[in-house]
Amino acid sequence: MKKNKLSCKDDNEGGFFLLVSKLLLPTLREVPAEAEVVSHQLLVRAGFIRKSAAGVYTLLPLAWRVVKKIENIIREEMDSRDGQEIMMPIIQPAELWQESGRWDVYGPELFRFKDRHGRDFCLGPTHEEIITDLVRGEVRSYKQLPLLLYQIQNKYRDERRPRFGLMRGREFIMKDLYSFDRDEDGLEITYQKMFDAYTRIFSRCGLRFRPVEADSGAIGGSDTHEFMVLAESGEAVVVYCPSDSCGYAANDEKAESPVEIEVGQQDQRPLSRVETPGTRTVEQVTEFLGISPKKLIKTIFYQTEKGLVAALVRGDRDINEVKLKKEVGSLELELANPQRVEEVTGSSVGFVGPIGIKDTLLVVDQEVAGLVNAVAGANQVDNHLVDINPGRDFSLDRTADIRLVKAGDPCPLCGKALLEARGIEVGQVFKLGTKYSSALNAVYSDQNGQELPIVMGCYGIGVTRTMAASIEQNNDENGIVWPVSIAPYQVVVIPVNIKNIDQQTMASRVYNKLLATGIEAVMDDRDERPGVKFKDADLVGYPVRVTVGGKAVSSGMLEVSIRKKGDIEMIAEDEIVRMISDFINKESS
RNA sequence: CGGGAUGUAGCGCAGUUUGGCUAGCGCGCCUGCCUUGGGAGCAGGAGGCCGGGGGUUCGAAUCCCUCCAUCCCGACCA
Repeated sequence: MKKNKLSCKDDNEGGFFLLVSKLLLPTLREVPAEAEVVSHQLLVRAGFIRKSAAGVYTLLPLAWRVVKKIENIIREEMDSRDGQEIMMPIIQPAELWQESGRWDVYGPELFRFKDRHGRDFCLGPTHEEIITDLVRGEVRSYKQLPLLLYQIQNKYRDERRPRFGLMRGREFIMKDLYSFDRDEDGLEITYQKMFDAYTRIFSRCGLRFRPVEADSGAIGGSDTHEFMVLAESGEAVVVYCPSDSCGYAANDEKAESPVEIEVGQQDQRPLSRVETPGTRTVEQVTEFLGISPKKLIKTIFYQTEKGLVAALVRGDRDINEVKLKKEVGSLELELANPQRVEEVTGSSVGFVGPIGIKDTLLVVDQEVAGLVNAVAGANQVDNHLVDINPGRDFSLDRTADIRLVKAGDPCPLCGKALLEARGIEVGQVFKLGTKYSSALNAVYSDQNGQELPIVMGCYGIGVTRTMAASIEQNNDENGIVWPVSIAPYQVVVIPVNIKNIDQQTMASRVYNKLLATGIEAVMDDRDERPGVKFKDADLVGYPVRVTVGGKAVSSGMLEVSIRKKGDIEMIAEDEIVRMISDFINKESS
């Protein structure tokens, strides 16, 4: 065995593997074909992750270090707000899920399996059932509340479509904290505490993000905010008010906007039918009739487990399916197929309207309800009805806000035109209320000896997703640009020519000084040409690079470059540790 | 789950249309020489159930059937 000639810490003393020659850091020159988004490409190319199955990855040493750094930031913020860390099982018995009612409603996303005795289990996608079961057994008195428990754990969701590497995996690491309070006031305090903690956590991780109002979805509950990392590759759309003093921001699934009211009262004219040959789209109809899309009623049919639903929005609007689903109270909601539409309307898509359809629940958007002398399909091919008046010509029994808010719509708080952006959801805070405590009978006795359901909240952070989101925001054409706070290592030391004894000695000396100061550094001791090591350093994204070449040996001045800035500074050897620690302290404060 | 695409060496790809000898190229890997400030050069070498199964054929990476996997676009979620 050739012994490495460098005199720095290696596995022989202290168990450290800080030499790049010994690190499992398989960088690739070419972009992997299956990676689409930049975080996925760079994670694979820079040697951070490898795929095991769709949506399932091994985290290699550097990725694992980043994850641990993010986790530790989370731990500090949770612990300082009275969170207590526990570890709950991944394997969960079906009985608990049946008790909460979610075994039947969670659907195919739940990884289900049987043990050898044929008993049903699942891999935990979330832990409300387990934690509520724990707490109902252990908490009896108001004196034990509030109680905040959290864990950082693998979670499993058999996603319809795993995507974008770590962004949407089927196995992923998540922090989830569950809060247990005596009442709504207590929950409000805890919710605010967690909201603040999340703001701290994502700031400390060096992310540009925005908390937005959101829909609570399958988990249930009332108030909820999502923390969105702003990035083009984000799967969510958020709308927000340009005014800082207003601050309104919401997921587009949740966003609201004031009803637009037509100015100038008109008299209701009698309903009549006109021929509109070949006009199936909003554009075609409005052009043919010479009207604004705002006068058109768009009728969209949805199939739900509760039957067929016809949703009505104005021609210039889109339907917000989340709002519609909520209004109908259905679990399943998808566009009805054309044949089904023909059965109910006697017509075909493009000429359907709300008048004269049977066996269908009519849900009318507020804006449609306010229209006068509007236009819609006549349920007869090549025909439309004009001068339709909602309420007179069809029922307004189910009128609701079911439209999708978009950029340019007025802010519901201050009226300014809203803006739109894409975001990656890295965290969400929920007020659950008593949904799970009631279902699972988690109760406590108050001062008067009265039994009350515990009031719950839950607060999640996608840890592995946060790592990916950080790369989405922090990269350039050469690779990753880690924020110091979560970088796998803070510094890489590169001797230009490893066979030059003077460079080697100087590099080792500097490297050991950095380690002695507690700075996390690696030494690229590989016998590679300098270009290879520079390229890899940029790709991996170390915040600081120290280069030791011939000039350094002769002048005593080392080259320090900051990845984020890209420029090079010459620093005297005596100054280098102080300079780098100053930089690290400044960046991570 | 619907729509589209792709599976050939560790990675990136060609070859498939029109079946034909021993399946190619670049990168990476191993050995040696040489080189050392932005992914060098020369020489030699290893590495393939051409996604699986079935069929057609004298003969299949190539044609047909079928299954599987992966990726992308739409409905769910941290």
